[in-house]
Amino acid sequence: MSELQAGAGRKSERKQQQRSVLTQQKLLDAALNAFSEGGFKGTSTRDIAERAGVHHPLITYHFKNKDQLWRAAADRVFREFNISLVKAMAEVADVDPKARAKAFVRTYVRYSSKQPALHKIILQEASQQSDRLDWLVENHLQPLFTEVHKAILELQNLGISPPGNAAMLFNMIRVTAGGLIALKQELKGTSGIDLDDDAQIDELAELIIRVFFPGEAPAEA
Amino acid sequence: MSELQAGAGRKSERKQQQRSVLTQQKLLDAALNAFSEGGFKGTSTRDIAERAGVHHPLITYHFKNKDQLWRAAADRVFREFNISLVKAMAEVADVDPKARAKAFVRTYVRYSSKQPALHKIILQEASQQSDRLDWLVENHLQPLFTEVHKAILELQNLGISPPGNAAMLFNMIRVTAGGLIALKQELKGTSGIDLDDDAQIDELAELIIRVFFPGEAPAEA
DNA sequence: CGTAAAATAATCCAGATTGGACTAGTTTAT
DNA sequence: ATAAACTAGTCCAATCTGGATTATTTTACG
Repeated sequence: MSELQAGAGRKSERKQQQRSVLTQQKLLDAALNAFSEGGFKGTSTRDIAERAGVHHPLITYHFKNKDQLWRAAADRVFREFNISLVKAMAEVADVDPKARAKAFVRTYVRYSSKQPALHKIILQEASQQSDRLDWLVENHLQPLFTEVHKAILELQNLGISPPGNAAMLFNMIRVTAGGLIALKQELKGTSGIDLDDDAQIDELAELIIRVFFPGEAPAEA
Repeated sequence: MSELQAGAGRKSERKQQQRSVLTQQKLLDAALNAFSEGGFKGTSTRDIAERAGVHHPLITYHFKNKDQLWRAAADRVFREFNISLVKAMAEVADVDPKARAKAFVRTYVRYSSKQPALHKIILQEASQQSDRLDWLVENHLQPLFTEVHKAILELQNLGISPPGNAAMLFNMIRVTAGGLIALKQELKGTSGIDLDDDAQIDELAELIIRVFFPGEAPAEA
């Protein structure tokens, strides 16, 4: 888990250079975008290197191979999201469940807007069975699900969310955010919706809240 | 629009042979699955031919090239869905708006379950700008949107659907069906949901209805 | 400073895959 | 039966694949 970047594997006697970090960042950014657009198979390491403005053998140097690069890129975006989420939820630690749910949705929608790859990477891998999907599920998706699933059940008990399969409900919320943003390009053409506009992103978040958390928060006990 | 298949273009003096039709069907099926899994770029014509159990130069013969094959495959699935939809809606022509909305959702969910490519093909193309996406929007997505958008507005006026951006609401409904099914593989791992099970598909449809059409249909005027 | 390690650049590779062209046969509708 | 429709089987040139190798530059650190 800590060996994702090739450099970290060596018993390095000397510190990693600044420009090296930069190159890795550029490669990770480029890889994330490329993979989320074209999928793993549909993306070549040369595509990625070119996007990053870097010579392609540097991928071998820094990440060993294409697969490790994918893992490093995916790992980074999920970790970053997790940090955002934890921070946002800490800020609403003491408020009622509905307000916490709202905060979750707003955080998720805003992060997905800034980084659509968060959802697109999953979509690409879920289109067929793959080791990478298993890795995603085990390391990032399953933990998040377990956490949020509890919260949904509580919201249903309080009459805030509609009754029914809580797992389905959670995933419905998830795709109304990430899935809609993944369709951004299409929506401009069909529906006149522009999810590159922050105002419309916020509108989406509020709509999700209204639809999935229609009930009122009960008075304090 | 009628020239999608190469054979149709010629001033054919003799009828198309039975086996030819069969070959084309097999290629279209294979192409649809392959493209929706791997995207246009990530899928080779040889992949497709192999899935279809057919020699790959037959693609050139029947569909001219990879691009035309994609169009023919996409066109077929959207037309087929449209036929299903028109038929289903005709059967509920005389009932109240909420019952019609329910019928729409059930039809959409069930079709998407049988043919996940309906949504996946869009997802693949929407991941970046492309001529194929433009073609999809113009020929299939835009017309459907225009139709259903009106219905959503009516449902909102009747207090059946939550207020807010109707275009967004429609697309939210769309992705909760198609988008969740596209994540089928993941959901098995994270959430214990099996959308290959018809019972759970129906459960999904009912949940969508409950969430997006919570209001009661008003009494007949 | 000097210098050794870290990082990058520039080629190179052999193999696979790409979409598509071409020809020679086989089916089949008329 | 015969000509058109269709399929099988080869072939191709171009591109792309992930990765190896070597030479050069940059930088951390004594």
